[in-house]
Amino acid sequence: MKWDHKASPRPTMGTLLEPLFNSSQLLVQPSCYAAVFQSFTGKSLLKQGKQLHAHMLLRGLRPTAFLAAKMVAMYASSGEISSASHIFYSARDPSSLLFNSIIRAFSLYKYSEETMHAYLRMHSLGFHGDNFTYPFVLKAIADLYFVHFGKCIHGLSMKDGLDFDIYVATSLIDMYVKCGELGDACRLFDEMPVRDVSSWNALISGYMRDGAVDLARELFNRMPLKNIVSWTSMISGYTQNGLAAEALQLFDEMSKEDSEVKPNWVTIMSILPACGYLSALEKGRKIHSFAQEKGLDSHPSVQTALIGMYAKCGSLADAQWCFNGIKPNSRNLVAWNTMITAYASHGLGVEAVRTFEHMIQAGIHPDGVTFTGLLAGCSHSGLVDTGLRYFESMSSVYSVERKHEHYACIVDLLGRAGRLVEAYEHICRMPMQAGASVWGSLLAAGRCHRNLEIAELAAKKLFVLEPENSGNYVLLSNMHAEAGMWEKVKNLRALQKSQSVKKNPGSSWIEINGKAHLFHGGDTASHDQTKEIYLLLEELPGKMKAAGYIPDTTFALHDVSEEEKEISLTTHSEKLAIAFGLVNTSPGTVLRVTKNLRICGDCHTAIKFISKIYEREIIVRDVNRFHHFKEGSCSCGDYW
DNA sequence: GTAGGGTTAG
Repeated sequence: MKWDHKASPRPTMGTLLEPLFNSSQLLVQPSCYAAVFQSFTGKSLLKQGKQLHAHMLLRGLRPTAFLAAKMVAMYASSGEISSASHIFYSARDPSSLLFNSIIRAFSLYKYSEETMHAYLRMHSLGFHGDNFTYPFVLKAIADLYFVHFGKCIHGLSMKDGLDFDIYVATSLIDMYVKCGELGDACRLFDEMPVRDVSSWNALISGYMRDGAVDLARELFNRMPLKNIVSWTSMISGYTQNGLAAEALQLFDEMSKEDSEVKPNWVTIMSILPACGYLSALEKGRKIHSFAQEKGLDSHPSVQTALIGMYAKCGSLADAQWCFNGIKPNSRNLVAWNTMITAYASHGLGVEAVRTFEHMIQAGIHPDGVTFTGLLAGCSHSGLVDTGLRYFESMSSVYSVERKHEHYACIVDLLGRAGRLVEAYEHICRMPMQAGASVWGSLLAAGRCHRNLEIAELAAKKLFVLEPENSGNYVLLSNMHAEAGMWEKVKNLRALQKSQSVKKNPGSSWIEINGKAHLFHGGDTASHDQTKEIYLLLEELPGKMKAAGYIPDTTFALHDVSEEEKEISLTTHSEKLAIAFGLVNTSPGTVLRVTKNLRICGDCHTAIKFISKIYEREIIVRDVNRFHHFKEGSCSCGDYW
């Protein structure tokens, strides 16, 4: 008989049996319980499952190993792992099936230590693992990063003759990949007599993690059959390796009408960061509406990725809109973290704090990422004492471990506020070795407050920790120049040369009508409209003076940021991109520019004037944060 | 049952 779905939803065995179990008269054959437990899968039937469990206890029945396995699976299917665990540990004589059930339950819910413990007990009682045991155990090993253990398990699976079972072998590849043992993963893949799509996918993911993008692509091209995971792995791999354009190309290819494999919600979630990386707002919007059309936008993770994309593309309003669109009880930790970080990067510390408090009220427990966002927000808005209080509360209230990145935030927070000595004292009191980000914060603070002593101290550490970072040399060199210490400038140049530090060329881009236009500092001939751009830039100083600009000669002479010295200030890449935007958009259009380095001081001043003179809102994203220029001022309060 | 995933300081 066919069930008429329109008339009413098809009852499951569980819903049919519910009334029977509510009547205590009913006596069931003990052998029936297992089948009934098996039918009570999923959260919606948990209540019935519990009733049946109680019913059984009332009758004084002790579950057999077989029945216990079914009960474990029942509780696991609704995430009640503690109940499942309780049944497992109180079973008298366990069976392979019971071990497999609990191992699956623990592993799927990431109780990785418990998974290992259950497996070890299974092993010590003399049970052999089968092709249902190993994949879950290996997942736990990968999660715990127990390579050594993983190799033992590989050996054991070999003894059981399962190491080339398609599921076990693929899980082994995945385990090796996740533990950073790509060599072992490759060897196993080569030796496998039969592979399936998943085996290829596991190895592609391994190459991508290792940064071997081309080898991953080769596998992708060579594999006999590609499925949605293959495509999505390539896309996320490209994105994570900074190859956003390649990711977008693959995404477009699979989004075509005639494509055999179509994007699903994971694909959408994986491609959005590529738009964020490129600040490709138009492209991001297109993918958003594509997802809406295909009904792929309702998943909380997609909505979270949308928040991040819009925030990175400079549209905080859209980010907020997406956040508000997530059902309150679906707003998980990552969604909150993304929103808090979005506010922080746009310099809205008060909003970041407010969002954090809402999160706490909503009963979500913060983690380390929450606090990096929150503290960065406080720092960007000068909320020094608030930030310090939250830093304190991390251990005293929320028991979240204070890690290196949090110390970097605190040094930044104090440093920006001019409390340089306190910042340095914090570094001295750190429970771990201070790394580049901490000293980098201190160097920036020293520069901001023209404290040469502190800056030199920080730079000295940085020259050891990251000798290849040209920004540090430039920053200190500029300070020496400002102070007229030409001898030191010369020495620093020599040091930089001896370390063979490559200059990091500055570049900026702007998206107009969905097309990105890239500019390098000093570009003179790469665009059709070079003439118009330069014309606009040449008349700028005059207009700026008329608008009240008083040139600061020391600043203009020496503060050229990381952009090459020989490139004149007027042709810094961010200025070129903005000029291009002014020429090619109608009056009043918001300009969004992205720069690969920190925005330079002179450009910052100039853009403030441009926003006033041309009556434009200009949003610049630099390596660290966003600057919203409007009516002659910037959201960062000239503090960055 | 195995493979793909959104948030992280200067």
